[in-house]
Parts: sequence; structure tokens; C-alpha cells
Amino acid sequence: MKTRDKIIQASIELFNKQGERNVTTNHIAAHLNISPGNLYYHFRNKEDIILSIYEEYARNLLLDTFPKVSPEIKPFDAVILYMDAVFQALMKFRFFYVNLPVLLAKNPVLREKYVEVQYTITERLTEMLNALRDADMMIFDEEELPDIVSILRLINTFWLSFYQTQNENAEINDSVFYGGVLKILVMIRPYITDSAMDDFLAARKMYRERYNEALSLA
Amino acid sequence: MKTRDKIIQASIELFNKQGERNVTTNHIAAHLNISPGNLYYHFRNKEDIILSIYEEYARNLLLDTFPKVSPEIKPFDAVILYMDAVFQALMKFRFFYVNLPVLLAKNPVLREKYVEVQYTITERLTEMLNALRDADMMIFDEEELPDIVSILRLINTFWLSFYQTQNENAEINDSVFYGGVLKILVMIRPYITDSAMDDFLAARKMYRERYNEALSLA
DNA sequence: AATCTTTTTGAGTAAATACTTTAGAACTAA
DNA sequence: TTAGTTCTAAAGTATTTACTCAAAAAGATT
Repeated sequence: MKTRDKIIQASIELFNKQGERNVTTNHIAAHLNISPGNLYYHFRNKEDIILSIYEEYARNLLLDTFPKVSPEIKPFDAVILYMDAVFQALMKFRFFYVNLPVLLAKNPVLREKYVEVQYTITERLTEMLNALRDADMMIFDEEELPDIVSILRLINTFWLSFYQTQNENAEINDSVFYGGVLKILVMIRPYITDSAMDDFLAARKMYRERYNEALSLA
Repeated sequence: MKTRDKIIQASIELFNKQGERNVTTNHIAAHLNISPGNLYYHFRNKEDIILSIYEEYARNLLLDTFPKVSPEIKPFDAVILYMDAVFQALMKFRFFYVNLPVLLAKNPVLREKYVEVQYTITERLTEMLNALRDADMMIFDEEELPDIVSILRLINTFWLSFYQTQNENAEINDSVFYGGVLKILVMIRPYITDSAMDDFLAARKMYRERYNEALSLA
């Protein structure tokens, strides 16, 4: 692996474990047994590392794995895939989401890229819910849709932060992931039509089982 | 005003304006034209200041203004009062909520007090929703209630953070507050019974008007 | 082998930061 | 008035932190 990539991987690891604030460029270099000068040969500064992490990894994870609405994919599966993509990014780059407002305030370029991704997510999520409505699986007022999408994004974005405020040094494992998915399901349940309710309850049952399983393994 | 109080007030102001991370004890002292030594006479360190802000101000704002369920207060008004208390605290101590996971991770005593307050809020909010259900104004599965309460707290806690990630250097005014209230109303609408829907829609209408008014003033 | 380019080292620095210490001023109560 | 207590100033210091730079090592090209 190239030094540049090693720096990025080590940074993600250390940031997640110790918090971005507590990890200095010198720490990262020491962790990799390279010199600070070497690190600064590859990155202009610490912000540049964070920006690169988002730009080269998180951004792509979010956008590429996002399911497109298409005839081949059933609407409900699309939602499942969506949750997978979002929560996966959330777990892998948790240092980022746990400190989101501070990091974005400090780095306008990062904010710009973040807002751009969020805009795309909003669009795709809206398409997705509209597809579910067209398939008579969900029902909601047209005027409510933007707010529902907003709340779903809010839950996604801050689920891990919320979890961490409640649970002291709790290990981050799959149960946290499934716990987040279950919250999303609670949120959308009232909008599920009778005809789709069986499908919905089956999906919820599956995630509850996975949640309990992950809990017992931890 | 005593020096100790001046330090607390100035800290709240500077933390909110510039972010806790960017405000040092020396900055606070300089802002007040006192010496660093003076500041350290009143507080052991910066964490001690943050802890005192939460303990002496935010905590009490949250707990004291929280409406108790009582025969004199109509259930729906209780929810309105609840939202007022929570969002008011959110605005006044926004530096705290915008950086919540990091601050709590760094300071276990703070976390303990925070979790304690959250526990009380969960209890009161549960009482409140139960009262609304008993008054036939809301309907929900008993098993769903804890999750609904959780999501409401999540929206409350991170509404401002979410807002800030979306809107660059946007001024924090009343429209942000009302925007948060409206999100809460979207969240609970599906659980409102037919008999209470008129009351609910009237409340929503009022908050929408206030929201638009605050927006046009900004 | 010689030359050029890329990568890496490691010692080093300037600035920032959290915090200390000593001494004296101001207030308080007998 | 005096003795005790509380408060404040001023001048620090030890550490951390982000970042630099000259020179050497490693790699590529001809």
C-alpha cells in the first residue's frame, strides 16, 4: 500500500478510536513509523487528510452504493439497500458524523462537498418514497414528504451520536447498526398501507432478530 | 455581577459564537479584561467551566421549565410547553449540543449529569404521551412508545446540529426554533386521533404562521 | 553509470495553550 | 484598626501542536 493510503487508513482508524480532536498529525506519523515530514509531503495539513477521507472514501461509499430506482429492484428492497449504505458509511467514518457540525464549520470545502452529497441523498430518498407510494405501499400527503425525508436523514445522520450520548464507552458493533434501522422502521410504519403491512412487518421481524442476535454476540 | 458569573456568561457567549474548541481560557479572560490567574481562581480548568454551565444553567432550564402532568394543564398544552423548554435550552446552550458526543466523551462527570437529565426527560415525555393517549388524543402501540420517545428526543437533541450542517453561517433565530417544532409535529401527526385532529391542525397552523413570520423578519 | 525525480528522514521551530505562582489589593468582621 | 479572608494581577512555564526544511535515500530513465 502506498504511503498516502496508509496515512488515510491509519487516520480513519485513529480518529474513530480516539476522536479526531485527540489525534495529531504527529500521532498519525508515529503510529505508522514514518516521519512528520513524510506525512506533510503527502498532505498539506490535517484538514487536507479529513477532506481526502471524505472525498475519496465516504462520498463514494454513500453515492455509489445508493440504490437507483429501477424496474429490476423492488421498492421495499431499495429502502433496505439505502439503509445499508447509509449506516455502513456511518459506522466506517463515525469520527466524522460524531463531530459533524464542528468539522463542517472549520472547513468550507468539506461543507460544500457534504451538502452536495446530502442533496443527492434527499433526491434519491424522495424518489424512493414516491416509488413506494406509487406501488401503493405507502401513503402520505405530498406536502409532508420533504419533512419526512428530512427527519429520516436527521435520524440517519445523528443516530450514532445519539447512541453514544446514551451509552458510555459502549462498543460499536452491529447491534448499533440494527438499532438504527429499527428506529427508521418505527418512523415510517405509520405511512405503510394495509396492503404492504405484511411485507413491512416481515422486514421488521427480520431486523429485530438480527438486532437481538447482534446484542447477544456482543 | 460576580466575576464567577461573568466568566460563565462570557463563556456561553463565546462558545456559542466561535465554537467551544476555538475558545481558550486565555480568550475568555482577555474578553473580560481579567487575568488568566483570576479565571483559574474561580475554575479549576476549562472543563470545570463547561460542567458548571451545564450544572447551574442548562440542567435547571431543562428540568424546572418542564411541565408536570397535572389536571390543570391540558395534555396538548403540555407538549407545547415541553417543546418550548427543550428548544429554548437548545438555543441558549447550542455550543453544547452542537458538540455533544465529544464533550461527553471527554468529561465523565458531565456525561453522568447529562444522562440523568435525559432519563428524567424520557420519563416525563412518556407520561405526557400516555396522558394524551388516555385522553383519546393519540393512539399508538404500547410496544412502540419507547421508540417514539427516543426518536422525539433524537430530533430535539440534534435538530440544531442538523440545521447547521445544511445551512452555512445561517443566523440562529426564532425560525430555527419553529422549524424544529414543526418537525416534531410531523413526527407525531400519524399518531393523532381523529377526535383530536382539529386541535392538532390548529396548533400546527399557529406554528407554521410563527415560522413564516420569523423567516420574513430574518 | 549517470542523471533526474520522487519519496523519506529527523531535527527543529514558532505559536498556542492550559495552567501556576507569588504577591498584593480589596473587602469583611471583631 | 487590625487580622483574616477573598479576590485579582502580572509574569511567567511546561507542553503540545502544526508545520518546515535541508539533505539523504530510493526509484526511474536513459
